[in-house]
Amino acid sequence: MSDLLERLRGRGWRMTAQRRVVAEVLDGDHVHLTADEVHARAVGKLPEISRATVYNTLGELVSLGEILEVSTDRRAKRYDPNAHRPHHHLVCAQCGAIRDVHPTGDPLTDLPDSERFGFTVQDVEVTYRGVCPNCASA
Amino acid sequence: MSDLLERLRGRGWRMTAQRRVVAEVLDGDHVHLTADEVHARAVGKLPEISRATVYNTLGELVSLGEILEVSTDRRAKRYDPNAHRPHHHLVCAQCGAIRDVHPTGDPLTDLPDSERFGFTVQDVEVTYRGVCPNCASA
DNA sequence: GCTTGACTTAGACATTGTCCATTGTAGGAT
DNA sequence: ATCCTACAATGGACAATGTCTAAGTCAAGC
Ligand SMILES: [Mn+2]
Ligand SMILES: [Mn+2]
Ligand SMILES: [Zn+2]
Ligand SMILES: [Zn+2]
Repeated sequence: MSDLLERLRGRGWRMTAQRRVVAEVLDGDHVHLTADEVHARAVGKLPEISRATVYNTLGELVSLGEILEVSTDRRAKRYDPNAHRPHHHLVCAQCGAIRDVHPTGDPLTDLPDSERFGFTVQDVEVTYRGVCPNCASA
Repeated sequence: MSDLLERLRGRGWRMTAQRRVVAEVLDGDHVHLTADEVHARAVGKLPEISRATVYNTLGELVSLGEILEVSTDRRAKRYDPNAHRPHHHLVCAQCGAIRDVHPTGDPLTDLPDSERFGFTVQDVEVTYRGVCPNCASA
């Protein structure tokens, strides 16, 4: 994803080997890795990269809007490179598998004014839970 | 909520002073307390109650379906005594205030078969985020 | 090639939650 | 009323995830 690296450089990011490998790990659209999973894969390419740097870099990418944080379970946050197209998530309650889903309709329009209590509603996050075909057949 | 205590006793719950105070703390419908907040309030009524017991009791109440776990932020789980009426949550991004909301429509029907990937979808959790009137006026 | 401020690092620390061995007790049996 | 015992409570160790800091390193502009 030289696209991403170019955009980041354009924003004044100092390009280091560490940031490059983190961006490489997140390349591809259908992953939802935890910080430690990102770290493990980054170590494969750059053995001396530290946990703190991975956390820092992920946080920066989130601030820049290049990746999203998703919290589908109560364990670790997951980092989602699919920040371009709005979507929600379908999670297997047994194995934790995550799929991107695109429900029809807008949940925001389903929240009437009388149910907004004066809040300025900005965003909505929908998480579907169920059992994936793999777990169902086991 | 002697209702709750009666129901629990009926299910063979051994009634201890600790369980009673935890149930008392959760009495009332519009609270979403963390385990440590429940513990702090329980200590006010029964100073020697331990953290482990509060965690155990909350876990049991969740298993029994008497309260719900909600994860509106990535910090601590919150415990919701409003397990009777299905609802979702509206959270202030600034102060963390939480309101129960009842959107119209069913998000489950908004997820077409083609977006289910063979999953058996069981449940959906919707979290609205925004700014509460209090924070907006500050 | 220097210089310098931004970046990286290791590890201490914080928060939230779980686990376990020990001690205590609710509630039934006598 | 007392005893028994299975179930519950306790404190503290441990685990998982994440944050912070002080010291060292280096990318990039001059
Ligand atoms: Mn996604
Ligand atoms: Mn609620
Ligand atoms: Zn599964
Ligand atoms: Zn607020």
